[in-house]
Amino acid sequence: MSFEPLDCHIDDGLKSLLGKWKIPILIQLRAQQVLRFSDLYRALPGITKKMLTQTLKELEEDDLVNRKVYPVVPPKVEYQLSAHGQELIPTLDALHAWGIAHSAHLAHKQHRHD
Amino acid sequence: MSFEPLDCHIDDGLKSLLGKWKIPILIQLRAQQVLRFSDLYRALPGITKKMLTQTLKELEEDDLVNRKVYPVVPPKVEYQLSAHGQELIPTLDALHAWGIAHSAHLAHKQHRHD
DNA sequence: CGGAATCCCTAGGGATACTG
DNA sequence: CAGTATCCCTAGGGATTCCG
Repeated sequence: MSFEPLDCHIDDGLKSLLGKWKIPILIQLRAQQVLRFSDLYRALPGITKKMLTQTLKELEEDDLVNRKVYPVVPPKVEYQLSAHGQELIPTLDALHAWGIAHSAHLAHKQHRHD
Repeated sequence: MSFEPLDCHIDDGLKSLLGKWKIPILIQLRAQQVLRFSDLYRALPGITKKMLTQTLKELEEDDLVNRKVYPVVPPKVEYQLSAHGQELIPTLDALHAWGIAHSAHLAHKQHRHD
């Protein structure tokens, strides 16, 4: 692994993770394998359908997520990590574990300053 | 490691990484150990001094980065990952490696569609 | 159920100039 | 060198309504 000071490829790739809901959605899909639109909608308190639709579309365009439509009525659409998206799993796990630990760390700091 | 559908702690901690420049700055600090303000300024093409100042301040408040001021003239200020910030290193490495691979993946896809 | 279409708003961030 | 201080703007999102 190389670390040059001006390694701008980082930012290029990382753009696919930018946005308020990208990582939370990916973490849900990593945890649950396959989720329907409404599953994700419920799993992400605060998201709107518009943002969910839009973010899923972007993730699909970046080849991180696969979308599967069942031609039934009422509609049924499933989302899951694509093959390429699964390469993100170690990263998502690291993010997930650190997020929890860091959240606790901040809470502890906060507590000390009450 | 637990994965509950509504694990909102993720988002809490992850907030500290939100923003256009947080992760790029952290990756620079992970790679170089210690950097001065102007080092970071040069290492991050496109950032403004305002954003650099502001983002470093937020990272410091989240206890991810330490700031060391030398009382000399001209001013000298050094930044490095804090002890707690170093817990992010595995995550940053994962992000860094994936960012490069993903960037290549997208470029390849793009190429095929020319 | 899984969206699409509108309208709307503000805060995140850019550009520039100045300072101890 | 390492920031402040201002002004400014738009695009990323929020809320709501409608649709097959």
